[in-house]
Amino acid sequence: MTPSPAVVNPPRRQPQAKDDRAMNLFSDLRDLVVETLQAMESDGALPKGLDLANVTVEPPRDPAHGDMATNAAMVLAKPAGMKPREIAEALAARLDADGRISSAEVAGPGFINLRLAPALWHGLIRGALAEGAMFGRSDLGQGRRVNVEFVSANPTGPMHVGHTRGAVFGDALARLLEFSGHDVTREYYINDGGAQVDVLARSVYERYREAHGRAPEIAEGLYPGDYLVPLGQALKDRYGDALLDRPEAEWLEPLRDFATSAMMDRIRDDLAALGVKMDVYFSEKSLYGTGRIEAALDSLEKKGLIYRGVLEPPKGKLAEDWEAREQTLFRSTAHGDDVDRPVRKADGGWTYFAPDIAYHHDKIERGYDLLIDVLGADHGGYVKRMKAAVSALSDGRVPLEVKLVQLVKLYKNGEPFKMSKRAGTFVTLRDVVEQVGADVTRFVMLTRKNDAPLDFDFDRVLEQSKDNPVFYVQYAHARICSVLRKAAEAEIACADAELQAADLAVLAHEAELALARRLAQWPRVVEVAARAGEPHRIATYLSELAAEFHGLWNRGHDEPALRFIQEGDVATSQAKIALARATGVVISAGLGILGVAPVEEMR
RNA sequence: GGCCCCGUAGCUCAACGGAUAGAGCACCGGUCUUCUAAACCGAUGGUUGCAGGUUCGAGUCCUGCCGGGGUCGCCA
Repeated sequence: MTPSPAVVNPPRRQPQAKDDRAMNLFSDLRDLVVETLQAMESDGALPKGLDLANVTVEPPRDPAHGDMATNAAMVLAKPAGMKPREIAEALAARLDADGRISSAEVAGPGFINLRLAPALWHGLIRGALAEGAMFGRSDLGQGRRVNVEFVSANPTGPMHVGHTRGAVFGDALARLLEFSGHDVTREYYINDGGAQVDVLARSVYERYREAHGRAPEIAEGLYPGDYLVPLGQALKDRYGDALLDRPEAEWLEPLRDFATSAMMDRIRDDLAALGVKMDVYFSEKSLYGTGRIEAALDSLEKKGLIYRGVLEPPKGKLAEDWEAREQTLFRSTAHGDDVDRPVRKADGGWTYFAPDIAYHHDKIERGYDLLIDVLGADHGGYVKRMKAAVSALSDGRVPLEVKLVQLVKLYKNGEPFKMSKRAGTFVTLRDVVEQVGADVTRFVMLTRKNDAPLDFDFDRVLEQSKDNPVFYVQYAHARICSVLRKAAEAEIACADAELQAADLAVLAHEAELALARRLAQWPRVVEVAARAGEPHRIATYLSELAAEFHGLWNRGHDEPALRFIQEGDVATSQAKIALARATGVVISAGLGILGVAPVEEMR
């Protein structure tokens, strides 16, 4: 997904003065490289006025290539009219002279591989302990206001597993953006204005009749689910037999309101069980009869984007019942859509698109800098027209980013698990949370990219083995907590303040530095994930971090010097515990972005 | 047919335009009188669907094709 410009490019200049709170070795080193390049410009080693925007400092994939690598020489070779190695040699020599760099070597086509002085790693660990839960936070978003609309399930039934993934993804995305300095509103659009809520009301009416001992007539097209039975009973309690055998006109509206409200209560409860709390529930119905739809369309009309016309029939598709009709159309093609879209049906009523235009109009007027819609993948065909509408309504000022969330494929014991409303094997959000818990549900649903399908095996996600990423990460955290408990028993002072004061120079072993290197990536991982709008990167990173930690832990078997607690050596123990504790801080922060609570022990 | 998403090891999947494409599973071989072995270490495994293009550099960006899924006025 193309990163949204509003997220990527701050409207103001890049701040030169860094936030001291943001302990980010990669941006620190990039600053060093950029300053060095600027110095080279001013003393003639490089031509002046080079664009340094594409200069990056990144972790190399191969640890043999050092701690960090910069592409500066290759990026600048062409504009500077010099050979990459020529620039690289000169830059490497200057970087090598800096106290923070222990070595700078030119490699490959012109990479400069940097090794950092151990003191930087030690500073990083101290910084992580000092910042605690703040470690990795940034002001990337510079307080820009972002509206994340997600779930928005129709209030006609309970939420199922597909909604669950959207809910978890949207909430984690919101947390990720908050962690990165955005001001986020979580919002749910209640589709309570369309024909489907009339169907809901009629379905509930049958359950009401059933509650009076009549046989319910669940006609084709009505919602057959048992979940409506209690609503029928509740209606009987409220209305007695006053609505029995009455014409629909008398009961449709009150039943619609009653049923919608009851369903929304249920949905709110389900979301709460998952740990999702919305800031705003926006009612579609509130757009009707208030002139808001008309106002939004007027706004488009003033821009010359509304007209009466006849659409071409869809090409290549069987369209037996298609007949040409004049409709009121939105000229969405003027804003990148493939065809213009109807906003009024042939019978004069609004299409579903019209209130959606009004809804997004409302969001724009509320002053957001960025709108994000999280939708099911089956709504993919809807993206272009909505982007066109937002672009037209805001005159291109407010970007709309749409995140499509793919299907969840359920498995039980490795066998595909088919859902069927009829067979009663319909899996609801509530079912999932009750069987595996909110934390496991959330983590597993965030291990895959949003636009890739996800396998969810009820048995595997509860397995206590390294095959299960939730367990694996949690186990690392539990081990760290265990170290701290053992240290306390051994009367080693290990409050964060005491650990920060420890002399970390003893942390010099490759396995320890490898873990520190991984910790140093944390702020960078958060930034990359936030820019891409991809919370799964956090989950992937946590698995890698946990693997690094488990690896170090187990090396303690063969090399007692690598154990975190060193018998009879408080100072060394404190240094090693500081490393473990810093790892715990990051795991905890990462799980926090995913909305998962870290565990302190496994039982 | 148009549009959107996906295609990477036998399987499930990672990879911010960077170097020799990485993990886990499966298969093979090691490590518990030990701070939690619910873990770790090692070996095997690749024409990143195909063909072009852009770039110093492409799994990643562009074009075309092949395969899978979704979607296509008067449902939401």
